[in-house]
Amino acid sequence: MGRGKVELKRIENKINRQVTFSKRRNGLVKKAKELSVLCDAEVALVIFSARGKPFTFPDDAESIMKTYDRYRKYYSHQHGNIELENQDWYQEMLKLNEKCESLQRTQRLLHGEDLGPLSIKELLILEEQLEKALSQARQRKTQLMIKQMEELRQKERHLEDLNKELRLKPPFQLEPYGFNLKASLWGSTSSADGDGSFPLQPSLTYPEPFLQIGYSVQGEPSIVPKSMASETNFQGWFL
Amino acid sequence: MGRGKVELKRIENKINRQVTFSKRRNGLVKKAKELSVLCDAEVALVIFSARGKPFTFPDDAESIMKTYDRYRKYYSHQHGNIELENQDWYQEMLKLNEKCESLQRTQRLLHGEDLGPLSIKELLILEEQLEKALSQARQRKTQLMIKQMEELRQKERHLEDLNKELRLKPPFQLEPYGFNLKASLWGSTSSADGDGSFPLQPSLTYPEPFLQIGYSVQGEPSIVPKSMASETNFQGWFL
DNA sequence: AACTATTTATAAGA
DNA sequence: TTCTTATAAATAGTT
Repeated sequence: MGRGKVELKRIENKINRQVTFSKRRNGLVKKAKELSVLCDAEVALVIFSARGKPFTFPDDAESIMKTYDRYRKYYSHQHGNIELENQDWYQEMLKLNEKCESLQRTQRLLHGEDLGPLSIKELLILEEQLEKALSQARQRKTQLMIKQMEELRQKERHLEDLNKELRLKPPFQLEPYGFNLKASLWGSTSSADGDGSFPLQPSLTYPEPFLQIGYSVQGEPSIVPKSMASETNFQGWFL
Repeated sequence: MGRGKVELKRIENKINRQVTFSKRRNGLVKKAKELSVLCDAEVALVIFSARGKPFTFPDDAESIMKTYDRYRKYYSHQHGNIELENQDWYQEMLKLNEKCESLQRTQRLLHGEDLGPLSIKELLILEEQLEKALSQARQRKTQLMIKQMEELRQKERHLEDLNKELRLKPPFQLEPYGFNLKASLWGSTSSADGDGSFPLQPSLTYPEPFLQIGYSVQGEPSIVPKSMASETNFQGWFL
Protein backbone atom coordinates (compact mmCIF):
# COMPACT_ATOMS: atom_id res chain seq x y z
CA MET A 1 0.00 0.00 0.00
CA GLY A 2 1.70 3.03 -1.19
CA ARG A 3 3.16 4.22 -4.41
CA GLY A 4 5.70 1.46 -4.52
CA LYS A 5 6.02 -2.01 -3.20
CA VAL A 6 8.55 -2.42 -0.37
CA GLU A 7 10.56 -5.53 0.23
CA LEU A 8 10.72 -6.90 3.74
CA LYS A 9 14.15 -5.74 4.79
CA ARG A 10 15.60 -2.94 6.87
CA ILE A 11 15.20 0.45 5.22
CA GLU A 12 18.74 1.71 4.79
CA ASN A 13 18.02 5.42 4.38
CA LYS A 14 17.88 6.75 7.91
CA ILE A 15 15.42 9.57 7.30
CA ASN A 16 13.18 7.31 5.34
CA ARG A 17 13.32 4.69 8.04
CA GLN A 18 12.39 7.22 10.68
CA VAL A 19 9.43 8.48 8.67
CA THR A 20 8.19 4.99 7.93
CA PHE A 21 8.55 4.16 11.59
CA SER A 22 6.28 7.00 12.62
CA LYS A 23 3.63 6.14 10.09
CA ARG A 24 3.62 2.42 10.62
CA ARG A 25 3.81 2.77 14.37
CA ASN A 26 0.60 4.80 14.32
CA GLY A 27 -0.98 2.26 12.00
CA LEU A 28 0.00 -0.64 14.20
CA VAL A 29 -1.31 1.00 17.34
CA LYS A 30 -4.54 1.83 15.58
CA LYS A 31 -4.99 -1.74 14.42
CA ALA A 32 -4.19 -3.07 17.85
CA LYS A 33 -6.91 -0.89 19.26
CA GLU A 34 -9.37 -2.03 16.60
CA LEU A 35 -8.66 -5.66 17.34
CA SER A 36 -9.14 -5.19 21.04
CA VAL A 37 -12.42 -3.33 20.62
CA LEU A 38 -14.00 -5.24 17.75
CA CYS A 39 -13.08 -8.68 18.98
CA ASP A 40 -13.05 -8.09 22.69
CA ALA A 41 -9.48 -9.33 22.97
CA GLU A 42 -6.76 -8.42 25.44
CA VAL A 43 -3.94 -6.80 23.53
CA ALA A 44 -0.62 -5.40 24.67
CA LEU A 45 1.74 -3.80 22.22
CA VAL A 46 5.09 -2.28 23.08
CA ILE A 47 7.28 -0.66 20.46
CA PHE A 48 10.73 0.77 21.12
CA SER A 49 12.04 3.22 18.57
CA ALA A 50 15.69 3.06 17.66
CA ARG A 51 16.21 5.96 20.08
CA GLY A 52 14.75 3.87 22.90
CA LYS A 53 11.48 5.66 23.33
CA PRO A 54 8.56 3.30 23.97
CA PHE A 55 5.11 3.52 22.42
CA THR A 56 2.34 1.28 23.60
CA PHE A 57 -1.18 0.15 23.26
CA PRO A 58 -2.89 0.62 25.57
CA ASP A 59 -1.09 3.78 26.74
CA ASP A 60 -1.91 2.86 30.27
CA ALA A 61 1.13 1.09 31.74
CA GLU A 62 -0.96 -0.80 34.25
CA SER A 63 -2.79 -2.62 31.47
CA ILE A 64 0.43 -3.47 29.73
CA MET A 65 1.82 -4.97 32.92
CA LYS A 66 -1.37 -6.89 33.49
CA THR A 67 -1.29 -8.49 30.07
CA TYR A 68 2.41 -9.13 30.36
CA ASP A 69 1.92 -10.85 33.71
CA ARG A 70 -0.89 -12.92 32.30
CA TYR A 71 1.34 -14.02 29.48
CA ARG A 72 4.22 -14.73 31.82
CA LYS A 73 2.01 -16.90 33.99
CA TYR A 74 0.65 -18.75 30.99
CA TYR A 75 4.12 -19.29 29.67
CA SER A 76 5.68 -20.30 33.01
CA HIS A 77 2.89 -22.78 33.47
CA GLN A 78 3.67 -24.34 30.10
CA HIS A 79 7.41 -24.35 30.63
CA GLY A 80 7.90 -25.23 34.27
CA ASN A 81 9.12 -21.87 35.60
CA ILE A 82 12.44 -21.98 33.81
CA GLU A 83 11.87 -18.43 32.76
CA LEU A 84 11.76 -17.19 36.36
CA GLU A 85 15.37 -18.04 36.96
CA ASN A 86 16.49 -16.03 33.99
CA GLN A 87 15.21 -12.76 35.41
CA ASP A 88 18.17 -10.62 36.28
CA TRP A 89 16.79 -9.59 39.67
CA TYR A 90 16.65 -13.24 40.54
CA GLN A 91 20.29 -13.68 39.66
CA GLU A 92 21.20 -10.68 41.74
CA MET A 93 19.20 -12.08 44.63
CA LEU A 94 21.06 -15.37 44.41
CA LYS A 95 24.38 -13.55 44.48
CA LEU A 96 23.44 -11.44 47.47
CA ASN A 97 22.22 -14.49 49.28
CA GLU A 98 25.39 -16.37 48.62
CA LYS A 99 27.33 -13.42 49.95
CA CYS A 100 25.21 -13.29 53.08
CA GLU A 101 25.65 -16.94 53.79
CA SER A 102 29.36 -16.69 53.29
CA LEU A 103 29.50 -13.78 55.69
CA GLN A 104 27.51 -15.67 58.25
CA ARG A 105 29.79 -18.67 58.00
CA THR A 106 32.82 -16.48 58.52
CA GLN A 107 31.15 -14.71 61.36
CA ARG A 108 30.51 -17.97 63.14
CA LEU A 109 34.18 -18.83 62.87
CA LEU A 110 35.11 -15.45 64.27
CA HIS A 111 32.84 -16.22 67.19
CA GLY A 112 34.64 -19.46 67.76
CA GLU A 113 31.63 -21.49 66.61
CA ASP A 114 31.43 -24.35 64.13
CA LEU A 115 35.17 -24.92 64.21
CA GLY A 116 34.64 -28.64 63.62
CA PRO A 117 35.43 -28.80 59.93
CA LEU A 118 38.57 -26.65 60.10
CA SER A 119 41.99 -28.21 59.66
CA ILE A 120 44.81 -27.41 62.03
CA LYS A 121 46.34 -25.06 59.52
CA GLU A 122 43.07 -23.18 59.12
CA LEU A 123 42.71 -22.96 62.88
CA LEU A 124 46.15 -21.42 63.10
CA ILE A 125 45.18 -18.76 60.58
CA LEU A 126 42.01 -18.04 62.50
CA GLU A 127 43.93 -17.81 65.75
CA GLU A 128 46.31 -15.31 64.24
CA GLN A 129 43.38 -13.24 62.96
CA LEU A 130 41.73 -13.17 66.33
CA GLU A 131 44.92 -12.26 68.14
CA LYS A 132 45.46 -9.37 65.80
CA ALA A 133 41.90 -8.11 66.23
CA LEU A 134 42.11 -8.50 69.98
CA SER A 135 45.31 -6.55 70.14
CA GLN A 136 43.76 -3.76 68.12
CA ALA A 137 40.66 -3.62 70.24
CA ARG A 138 42.78 -3.39 73.38
CA GLN A 139 45.00 -0.74 71.89
CA ARG A 140 42.00 1.39 70.99
CA LYS A 141 40.47 0.86 74.41
CA THR A 142 43.64 1.97 76.18
CA GLN A 143 43.90 4.97 73.93
CA LEU A 144 40.35 6.05 74.77
CA MET A 145 40.86 5.52 78.47
CA ILE A 146 44.02 7.59 78.54
CA LYS A 147 42.30 10.38 76.66
CA GLN A 148 39.39 10.28 79.06
CA MET A 149 41.63 10.43 82.10
CA GLU A 150 43.48 13.39 80.72
CA GLU A 151 40.25 15.23 80.13
CA LEU A 152 39.13 14.54 83.65
CA ARG A 153 42.40 15.76 85.10
CA GLN A 154 42.20 18.93 83.08
CA LYS A 155 38.67 19.63 84.23
CA GLU A 156 39.73 18.99 87.80
CA ARG A 157 42.57 21.48 87.49
CA HIS A 158 40.32 24.05 85.95
CA LEU A 159 37.80 23.74 88.74
CA GLU A 160 40.48 24.05 91.37
CA ASP A 161 41.73 27.26 89.77
CA LEU A 162 38.25 28.70 89.76
CA ASN A 163 37.73 27.77 93.35
CA LYS A 164 40.92 29.52 94.32
CA GLU A 165 39.81 32.70 92.57
CA LEU A 166 36.44 32.56 94.24
CA ARG A 167 37.95 32.21 97.66
CA LEU A 168 39.98 35.40 97.13
CA LYS A 169 37.12 37.65 95.89
CA PRO A 170 34.11 37.97 98.20
CA PRO A 171 30.73 37.96 96.35
CA PHE A 172 29.52 41.46 95.38
CA GLN A 173 26.13 40.44 93.93
CA LEU A 174 23.08 38.61 95.28
CA GLU A 175 23.26 35.90 92.64
CA PRO A 176 24.84 32.64 93.71
CA TYR A 177 27.90 33.01 91.54
CA GLY A 178 29.67 29.75 92.08
CA PHE A 179 26.65 27.62 91.26
CA ASN A 180 26.16 29.25 87.89
CA LEU A 181 29.74 28.79 86.90
CA LYS A 182 29.64 25.15 87.72
CA ALA A 183 26.48 24.63 85.72
CA SER A 184 27.92 26.27 82.65
CA LEU A 185 30.98 24.07 82.84
CA TRP A 186 29.32 20.72 83.38
CA GLY A 187 26.05 21.33 81.63
CA SER A 188 25.61 22.20 78.01
CA THR A 189 28.82 24.12 77.41
CA SER A 190 31.32 21.32 77.89
CA SER A 191 31.92 18.57 75.36
CA ALA A 192 28.98 16.51 74.10
CA ASP A 193 27.19 14.15 76.45
CA GLY A 194 28.65 10.69 76.65
CA ASP A 195 31.82 11.42 74.76
CA GLY A 196 33.75 9.72 77.48
CA SER A 197 31.68 8.61 80.42
CA PHE A 198 33.86 5.63 81.15
CA PRO A 199 32.20 2.47 82.36
CA LEU A 200 29.12 4.08 83.79
CA GLN A 201 26.84 4.13 80.76
CA PRO A 202 27.11 3.35 77.06
CA SER A 203 27.66 6.34 74.82
CA LEU A 204 24.52 7.36 73.00
CA THR A 205 26.31 9.87 70.84
CA TYR A 206 27.31 7.56 68.01
CA PRO A 207 24.96 6.52 65.24
CA GLU A 208 23.19 3.56 66.77
CA PRO A 209 23.77 0.69 64.30
CA PHE A 210 26.82 -0.41 66.21
CA LEU A 211 25.03 -2.22 68.94
CA GLN A 212 22.13 -3.41 66.81
CA ILE A 213 24.37 -5.63 64.73
CA GLY A 214 22.47 -8.85 64.97
CA TYR A 215 20.16 -8.66 61.98
CA SER A 216 16.93 -10.60 62.28
CA VAL A 217 14.60 -11.24 59.38
CA GLN A 218 10.86 -11.50 59.70
CA GLY A 219 9.57 -15.01 59.16
CA GLU A 220 7.76 -13.95 56.02
CA PRO A 221 7.27 -16.33 53.09
CA SER A 222 9.91 -15.80 50.44
CA ILE A 223 9.83 -15.93 46.65
CA VAL A 224 13.25 -17.43 46.80
CA PRO A 225 14.05 -21.16 47.12
CA LYS A 226 14.24 -22.87 50.51
CA SER A 227 18.02 -22.98 50.56
CA MET A 228 17.96 -19.22 50.21
CA ALA A 229 15.64 -18.61 53.16
CA SER A 230 17.51 -16.49 55.69
CA GLU A 231 18.23 -17.91 59.10
CA THR A 232 16.01 -16.15 61.54
CA ASN A 233 18.05 -16.69 64.67
CA PHE A 234 21.29 -15.07 63.70
CA GLN A 235 23.12 -13.60 66.69
CA GLY A 236 25.16 -10.44 66.69
CA TRP A 237 28.68 -10.26 67.99
CA PHE A 238 27.52 -9.52 71.48
CA LEU A 239 26.18 -12.83 72.72
CA MET B 1 -11.17 -2.13 3.90
CA GLY B 2 -13.71 -4.60 3.01
CA ARG B 3 -17.13 -4.56 1.48
CA GLY B 4 -18.55 -2.45 4.24
CA LYS B 5 -17.32 0.02 6.75
CA VAL B 6 -17.27 -1.22 10.35
CA GLU B 7 -17.88 0.98 13.31
CA LEU B 8 -15.44 0.76 16.16
CA LYS B 9 -17.43 -1.31 18.62
CA ARG B 10 -17.55 -4.88 19.74
CA ILE B 11 -18.90 -7.23 17.06
CA GLU B 12 -21.96 -8.77 18.60
CA ASN B 13 -22.26 -11.84 16.38
CA LYS B 14 -20.07 -14.41 18.01
CA ILE B 15 -19.12 -16.33 14.88
CA ASN B 16 -18.39 -13.14 13.06
CA ARG B 17 -16.30 -11.87 15.93
CA GLN B 18 -14.26 -15.05 16.01
CA VAL B 19 -13.62 -14.91 12.27
CA THR B 20 -12.66 -11.27 12.38
CA PHE B 21 -10.38 -11.99 15.29
CA SER B 22 -8.47 -14.59 13.31
CA LYS B 23 -8.10 -12.38 10.28
CA ARG B 24 -7.13 -9.26 12.11
CA ARG B 25 -4.86 -11.07 14.50
CA ASN B 26 -2.84 -12.36 11.56
CA GLY B 27 -2.82 -8.93 10.03
CA LEU B 28 -1.61 -7.32 13.24
CA VAL B 29 1.17 -9.83 13.74
CA LYS B 30 2.25 -9.39 10.15
CA LYS B 31 2.34 -5.63 10.53
CA ALA B 32 4.26 -5.90 13.79
CA LYS B 33 6.84 -8.00 12.03
CA GLU B 34 7.06 -5.54 9.14
CA LEU B 35 7.62 -2.65 11.52
CA SER B 36 10.35 -4.47 13.39
CA VAL B 37 12.16 -5.47 10.22
CA LEU B 38 11.72 -2.37 8.08
CA CYS B 39 12.43 0.12 10.84
CA ASP B 40 14.77 -1.89 13.03
CA ALA B 41 12.51 -1.42 16.05
CA GLU B 42 11.98 -3.61 19.09
CA VAL B 43 8.39 -4.77 19.09
CA ALA B 44 6.49 -6.99 21.45
CA LEU B 45 2.88 -7.86 20.80
CA VAL B 46 0.74 -10.10 22.97
CA ILE B 47 -2.86 -10.91 22.09
CA PHE B 48 -5.17 -13.00 24.22
CA SER B 49 -8.18 -14.46 22.46
CA ALA B 50 -11.47 -14.53 24.32
CA ARG B 51 -10.71 -18.17 25.08
CA GLY B 52 -7.46 -17.13 26.80
CA LYS B 53 -5.02 -18.42 24.25
CA PRO B 54 -2.07 -16.07 23.68
CA PHE B 55 -0.61 -15.12 20.32
CA THR B 56 2.56 -13.09 20.12
CA PHE B 57 5.09 -11.38 18.01
CA PRO B 58 7.81 -12.44 18.16
CA ASP B 59 6.68 -15.99 18.91
CA ASP B 60 9.81 -16.45 20.97
CA ALA B 61 8.84 -15.88 24.61
CA GLU B 62 12.34 -14.78 25.59
CA SER B 63 12.11 -11.78 23.30
CA ILE B 64 8.73 -10.84 24.65
CA MET B 65 10.07 -10.93 28.20
CA LYS B 66 13.08 -8.89 27.24
CA THR B 67 11.02 -6.15 25.66
CA TYR B 68 8.56 -6.02 28.52
CA ASP B 69 11.36 -5.84 31.05
CA ARG B 70 12.85 -3.01 29.10
CA TYR B 71 9.52 -1.27 29.13
CA ARG B 72 9.10 -1.86 32.83
CA LYS B 73 12.51 -0.40 33.57
CA TYR B 74 11.82 2.61 31.40
CA TYR B 75 8.48 3.14 33.05
CA SER B 76 9.78 2.70 36.58
CA HIS B 77 12.51 5.17 35.85
CA GLN B 78 10.01 7.80 34.63
CA HIS B 79 7.79 7.34 37.65
CA GLY B 80 10.40 7.60 40.35
CA ASN B 81 10.70 3.89 40.88
CA ILE B 82 7.47 3.83 42.83
CA GLU B 83 6.19 0.86 40.95
CA LEU B 84 9.54 -0.85 41.29
CA GLU B 85 9.74 -0.37 45.01
CA ASN B 86 6.35 -1.92 45.50
CA GLN B 87 7.48 -5.19 44.00
CA ASP B 88 7.90 -7.69 46.76
CA TRP B 89 11.17 -9.03 45.37
CA TYR B 90 12.54 -5.52 45.68
CA GLN B 91 11.59 -5.39 49.34
CA GLU B 92 13.26 -8.70 49.89
CA MET B 93 16.35 -7.44 48.10
CA LEU B 94 16.50 -4.38 50.35
CA LYS B 95 16.27 -6.57 53.43
CA LEU B 96 18.96 -8.92 52.24
CA ASN B 97 21.18 -6.00 51.44
CA GLU B 98 20.70 -4.42 54.82
CA LYS B 99 21.56 -7.73 56.39
CA CYS B 100 24.70 -8.04 54.31
CA GLU B 101 25.87 -4.59 55.23
CA SER B 102 25.24 -5.22 58.87
CA LEU B 103 27.22 -8.43 58.66
CA GLN B 104 30.06 -6.64 56.96
CA ARG B 105 30.15 -3.97 59.62
CA THR B 106 30.28 -6.57 62.34
CA GLN B 107 32.91 -8.47 60.50
CA ARG B 108 35.11 -5.43 60.32
CA LEU B 109 34.85 -5.02 64.07
CA LEU B 110 35.76 -8.66 64.56
CA HIS B 111 38.84 -8.00 62.44
CA GLY B 112 39.77 -5.12 64.67
CA GLU B 113 39.00 -2.58 61.95
CA ASP B 114 36.93 0.59 62.10
CA LEU B 115 36.97 0.65 65.89
CA GLY B 116 36.91 4.46 65.88
CA PRO B 117 33.24 5.00 66.63
CA LEU B 118 33.02 2.47 69.47
CA SER B 119 32.70 3.61 73.06
CA ILE B 120 34.85 2.14 75.78
CA LYS B 121 31.99 -0.01 76.94
CA GLU B 122 31.46 -1.38 73.46
CA LEU B 123 35.17 -2.06 73.10
CA LEU B 124 35.08 -4.05 76.31
CA ILE B 125 32.25 -6.21 74.98
CA LEU B 126 34.15 -6.76 71.74
CA GLU B 127 37.28 -7.68 73.64
CA GLU B 128 35.38 -10.24 75.66
CA GLN B 129 33.93 -11.71 72.46
CA LEU B 130 37.32 -12.02 70.84
CA GLU B 131 38.87 -13.60 73.90
CA LYS B 132 36.14 -16.17 74.00
CA ALA B 133 36.50 -17.00 70.31
CA LEU B 134 40.27 -17.17 70.61
CA SER B 135 40.08 -19.53 73.52
CA GLN B 136 37.73 -21.76 71.58
CA ALA B 137 39.92 -21.79 68.50
CA ARG B 138 42.93 -22.72 70.63
CA GLN B 139 41.03 -25.41 72.43
CA ARG B 140 39.94 -26.99 69.16
CA LYS B 141 43.45 -26.72 67.76
CA THR B 142 44.94 -28.46 70.77
CA GLN B 143 42.31 -31.14 70.58
CA LEU B 144 43.12 -31.82 66.93
CA MET B 145 46.85 -31.87 67.54
CA ILE B 146 46.53 -34.32 70.38
CA LYS B 147 44.37 -36.59 68.25
CA GLN B 148 46.89 -36.38 65.43
CA MET B 149 49.80 -37.21 67.70
CA GLU B 150 47.98 -40.21 69.07
CA GLU B 151 47.30 -41.46 65.58
CA LEU B 152 50.91 -41.05 64.63
CA ARG B 153 52.07 -42.92 67.73
CA GLN B 154 49.68 -45.72 66.98
CA LYS B 155 50.91 -46.02 63.42
CA GLU B 156 54.47 -45.99 64.67
CA ARG B 157 53.71 -48.81 67.05
CA HIS B 158 51.97 -50.76 64.36
CA LEU B 159 54.93 -50.41 62.03
CA GLU B 160 57.35 -51.44 64.70
CA ASP B 161 55.32 -54.57 65.38
CA LEU B 162 55.31 -55.45 61.71
CA ASN B 163 59.03 -54.88 61.46
CA LYS B 164 59.61 -57.20 64.37
CA GLU B 165 57.54 -59.93 62.69
CA LEU B 166 59.41 -59.44 59.45
CA ARG B 167 62.75 -59.73 61.14
CA LEU B 168 61.73 -63.11 62.56
CA LYS B 169 60.42 -64.65 59.28
CA PRO B 170 62.90 -64.72 56.41
CA PRO B 171 61.39 -63.78 52.99
CA PHE B 172 59.96 -66.75 51.05
CA GLN B 173 58.98 -64.85 47.90
CA LEU B 174 60.81 -62.63 45.41
CA GLU B 175 58.54 -59.67 45.96
CA PRO B 176 59.95 -56.85 48.12
CA TYR B 177 57.59 -57.43 51.02
CA GLY B 178 58.33 -54.58 53.35
CA PHE B 179 58.00 -51.87 50.74
CA ASN B 180 54.53 -52.97 49.76
CA LEU B 181 53.31 -52.97 53.30
CA LYS B 182 54.55 -49.49 53.90
CA ALA B 183 52.83 -48.25 50.74
CA SER B 184 49.51 -49.71 51.72
CA LEU B 185 49.68 -48.03 55.09
CA TRP B 186 50.70 -44.55 54.07
CA GLY B 187 49.19 -44.43 50.64
CA SER B 188 45.53 -44.83 49.78
CA THR B 189 44.50 -47.29 52.47
CA SER B 190 45.07 -45.14 55.52
CA SER B 191 42.75 -42.34 56.62
CA ALA B 192 41.62 -39.74 54.09
CA ASP B 193 44.16 -37.33 52.68
CA GLY B 194 44.63 -34.19 54.70
CA ASP B 195 42.57 -35.25 57.68
CA GLY B 196 45.46 -34.28 59.83
CA SER B 197 48.60 -33.54 57.93
CA PHE B 198 49.70 -30.99 60.44
CA PRO B 199 51.43 -27.90 59.16
CA LEU B 200 52.67 -29.34 55.91
CA GLN B 201 49.71 -28.69 53.63
CA PRO B 202 46.15 -27.39 53.96
CA SER B 203 43.45 -30.00 54.01
CA LEU B 204 41.65 -30.28 50.73
CA THR B 205 39.08 -32.71 52.04
CA TYR B 206 36.55 -30.25 53.40
CA PRO B 207 34.00 -28.47 51.25
CA GLU B 208 36.00 -25.53 50.00
CA PRO B 209 33.97 -22.47 51.12
CA PHE B 210 36.04 -22.18 54.27
CA LEU B 211 39.04 -20.57 52.73
CA GLN B 212 37.19 -18.76 49.97
CA ILE B 213 35.26 -16.63 52.39
CA GLY B 214 35.98 -13.24 50.96
CA TYR B 215 33.03 -12.73 48.65
CA SER B 216 33.66 -10.46 45.71
CA VAL B 217 30.92 -9.12 43.49
CA GLN B 218 31.35 -8.38 39.80
CA GLY B 219 31.24 -4.69 39.00
CA GLU B 220 28.05 -5.17 37.06
CA PRO B 221 25.37 -2.46 36.96
CA SER B 222 22.66 -3.20 39.47
CA ILE B 223 18.91 -2.67 39.40
CA VAL B 224 19.21 -1.67 42.99
CA PRO B 225 19.93 1.86 44.28
CA LYS B 226 23.46 3.15 44.75
CA SER B 227 23.43 2.79 48.51
CA MET B 228 22.73 -0.86 47.96
CA ALA B 229 25.70 -1.45 45.67
CA SER B 230 27.91 -4.06 47.28
CA GLU B 231 31.43 -3.19 48.26
CA THR B 232 33.73 -4.93 45.86
CA ASN B 233 36.82 -5.05 47.99
CA PHE B 234 35.58 -7.00 50.92
CA GLN B 235 38.29 -9.14 52.53
CA GLY B 236 37.81 -12.54 54.04
CA TRP B 237 38.95 -13.40 57.51
CA PHE B 238 42.36 -14.42 56.32
CA LEU B 239 44.09 -11.15 55.52
C1' DA C 1 -10.68 -21.46 3.32
C1' DA C 2 -11.26 -18.63 -1.09
C1' DC C 3 -12.91 -14.80 -3.47
C1' DT C 4 -13.48 -9.84 -4.49
C1' DA C 5 -15.41 -5.29 -3.78
C1' DT C 6 -14.11 -1.93 -0.94
C1' DT C 7 -11.88 0.35 2.62
C1' DT C 8 -7.66 1.47 4.74
C1' DA C 9 -2.74 2.11 5.12
C1' DT C 10 1.05 4.13 3.45
C1' DA C 11 5.29 5.34 0.04
C1' DA C 12 6.70 8.98 -2.27
C1' DG C 13 6.47 13.56 -3.25
C1' DA C 14 5.46 18.39 -1.91
C1' DT D 1 6.63 17.39 10.59
C1' DT D 2 2.29 17.32 8.02
C1' DC D 3 -0.58 16.95 3.75
C1' DT D 4 -1.59 14.87 -0.54
C1' DT D 5 -2.36 11.26 -3.64
C1' DA D 6 -1.48 7.15 -6.23
C1' DT D 7 -1.23 2.69 -5.15
C1' DA D 8 -0.48 -1.52 -2.25
C1' DA D 9 -2.53 -4.15 1.37
C1' DA D 10 -6.06 -5.59 4.43
C1' DT D 11 -10.29 -7.30 5.11
C1' DA D 12 -15.91 -7.54 5.39
C1' DG D 13 -19.12 -9.90 3.43
C1' DT D 14 -20.07 -13.55 0.49
C1' DT D 15 -19.49 -18.31 -1.53
